[in-house]
Amino acid sequence: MNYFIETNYFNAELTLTGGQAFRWRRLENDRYFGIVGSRAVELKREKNGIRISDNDEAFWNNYFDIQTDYEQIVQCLSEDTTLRAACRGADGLRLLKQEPFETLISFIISQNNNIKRIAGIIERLCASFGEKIGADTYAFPTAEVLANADLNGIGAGYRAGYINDAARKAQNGEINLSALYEMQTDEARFELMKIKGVGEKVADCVLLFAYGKATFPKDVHIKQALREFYPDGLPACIAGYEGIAQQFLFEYYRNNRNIKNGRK
DNA sequence: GCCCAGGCAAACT
DNA sequence: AGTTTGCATGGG
Repeated sequence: MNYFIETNYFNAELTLTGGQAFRWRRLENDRYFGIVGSRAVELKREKNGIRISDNDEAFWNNYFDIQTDYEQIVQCLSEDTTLRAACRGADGLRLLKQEPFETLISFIISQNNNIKRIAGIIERLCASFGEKIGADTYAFPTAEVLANADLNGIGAGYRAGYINDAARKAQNGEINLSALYEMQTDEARFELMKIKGVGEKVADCVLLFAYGKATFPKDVHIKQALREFYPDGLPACIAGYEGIAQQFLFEYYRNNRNIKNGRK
């Protein structure tokens, strides 16, 4: 009834609550509760791995990108001074591979918004339109339901219409989210940007967190971070690891900026 | 009150 | 084709 994933490289707090996914909550004793698609699970970081209350090994190996050797990647990225610091500051950070529709809607909601409020909107969206899978637990809603859902009342603000548009296009075949796996990154991005409310940034987040496609460094859209750290171009050691490098730099920049601004 | 938050679309030069 | 502005909402 549960599954132990062997890995020494996993920081639950950073990976689950750092802004890739929005449905994980920290419980007592380093446990986490999360809803992934229509699975509600509890997770605990243990000595040499992750204990999770669901035994679908293939699913979780994919979700946590287990076949990727992050320690080796960190070693490569550490050739660059800034990236070495960024890797040290975000030790155990992995890239999740999430379900495309849920990721798309989540990052539409994320625009001009903060993680706490994003999570709240998503919970209300799920409670209102998702299938009930447990006491007070709801799956992420389907595109069919969201296509014509009245989204007033979940606090999404001006993003409500964007959610409807994305759901409609995913539902009526204008965009086939499953087909994006096989596409070139640029082509997949072009498809996503047909949706109202999806620009380069949202598209890139979806490409990265659902499809594992990194557009960086070609499409430089981690705005300030790259300008500040690499005004003269990117270090060669990033090649092949654009996605994780991007996420490390994002964390690093966010930390530094928060410290500078006196936030936590 | 003010500013910001993993931006984007529309309206401007 | 680049730059500015309005947008809903809640937390710090």
